[in-house]
Amino acid sequence: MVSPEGLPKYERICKENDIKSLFDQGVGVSVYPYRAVFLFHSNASRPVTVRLLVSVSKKRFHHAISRNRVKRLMREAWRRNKAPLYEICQRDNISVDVALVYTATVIHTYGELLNKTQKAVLEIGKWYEKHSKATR
RNA sequence: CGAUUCAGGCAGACUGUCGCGGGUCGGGAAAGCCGGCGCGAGGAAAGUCGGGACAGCACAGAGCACCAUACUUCUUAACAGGAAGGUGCCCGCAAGGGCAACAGCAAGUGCCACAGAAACAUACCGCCUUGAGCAAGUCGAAGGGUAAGGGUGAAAACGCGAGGUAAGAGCUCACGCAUCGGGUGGCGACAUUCCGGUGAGGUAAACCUUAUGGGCUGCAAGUCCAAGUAUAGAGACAAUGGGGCCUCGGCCUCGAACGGGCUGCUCGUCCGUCGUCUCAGGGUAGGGCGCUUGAGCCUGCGGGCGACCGCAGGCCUAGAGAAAUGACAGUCGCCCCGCAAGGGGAACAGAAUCCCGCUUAUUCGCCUGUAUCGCUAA
RNA sequence: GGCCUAAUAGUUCAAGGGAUAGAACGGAAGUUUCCUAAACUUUAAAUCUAGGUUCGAGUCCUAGUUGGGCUA
Repeated sequence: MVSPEGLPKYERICKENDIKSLFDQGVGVSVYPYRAVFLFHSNASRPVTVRLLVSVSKKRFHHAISRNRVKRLMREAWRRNKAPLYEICQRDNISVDVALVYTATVIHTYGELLNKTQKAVLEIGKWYEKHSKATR
């Protein structure tokens, strides 16, 4: 169950334990202006999900309004671009958690972020294809 | 018309598509389901600087310590806030505005570097006087008087003039200044062309004194739920140094040591001490409540110079929780540049328990009214 | 979110309201050596910012800025 263009609550990571396991066991990939950390996991009892966590450091943006602005743009861009990843998960019946950490020090425009997020999604997809073949 | 002053207000609007968080209504057995309706950041939401509400903990009592406040009268739930006023200083041609750590060094103590004789009662130079002495002078050992002058310093005996004197000195007088007491005016701070006394260095953002107030911690407060088990707690049994009693393993009494409580200390006072069993049940992660109806907002009338208060009617206006309030497109409005086509711009900034204040940030922003100054015309 | 706390040379710390802000390590230059090290001599470098109190602030007061800590 994944909404194609929406981003409801169950597609966001909220639990402390989930975040811990994601950052402990997840794989990190750097796609400017992001650092993406993701973890594929399968759970038969629960439906397939593609979940997101966005993070903007207080060190890079001192004001709350700038952090909120960046996070909103990131969520919007993710919402528009997550479809390919969802298709992969649906096909192999596997879930994925993704954390996007914003590493740039300037606020990029929505258009740029749309582009970069697409790249990041494809990167994650590629990684999965490669490793799923290797394990098989 | 231009430049200001003060007071108050605003912080672009609308439409469409996609998306998010609560609420509510309907469908559905139910869901992280579907559909409709309606709501969804600020004047500072910020800093967390005051003050409350609310919550938990603590609380026999006394004293000390500690912290805060500090012109007056009002106002407020309260405040280091606000209003009106007094005093002093500063800015502006003016309308007006700003600042005050505006109680007390005349209660006590401390400090005042360097310089200077002396930094609180002192004689270095100087002035005046007595004049041992012999070289008999414009000499001067030693003593006394003196704060007018010099010099030092941030600061030196109230200032200035006259009288007075050996020389001087509030020593005396006139004028002025400061301060204390009384009178008068004012609720009061205070004012005063009134009367009398006094003349005392500064520093309390030095210790301190006086007056008033103050338990501590903060929604990550706190509380409930299901799962689950460490052992703080409760109950029962049992249990210690001296003395006494007796039915000989219990009771009474006294004292000491250690630890702890009375949210800083002292007095004073209270409690506990080792083991076993049973009951009960901590922390952590998850979820619910706290969580938004409130010292609330709007309108009208009345009271008050005003802050503000009273009455009547109406309204419900974010409530998240790894944390919603977003993206794109278009139209119109505003500001700037430009003859025009057109181009550019729109600040500071994002709720986190809730209020009242303060402070800081904010576009050569905009609107309304008040007053002042300047120019032009009648 | 709430509550505390600090800021002095490049670094770690000193400094009763009183001259030119001190010490150690580090840096630079020199002496010594064939060269380096060690040793010795010399030297540069700082009070977070803005107001105020005071004759005079690193120190006292107010506001701001930037760090650090505690709290589930």
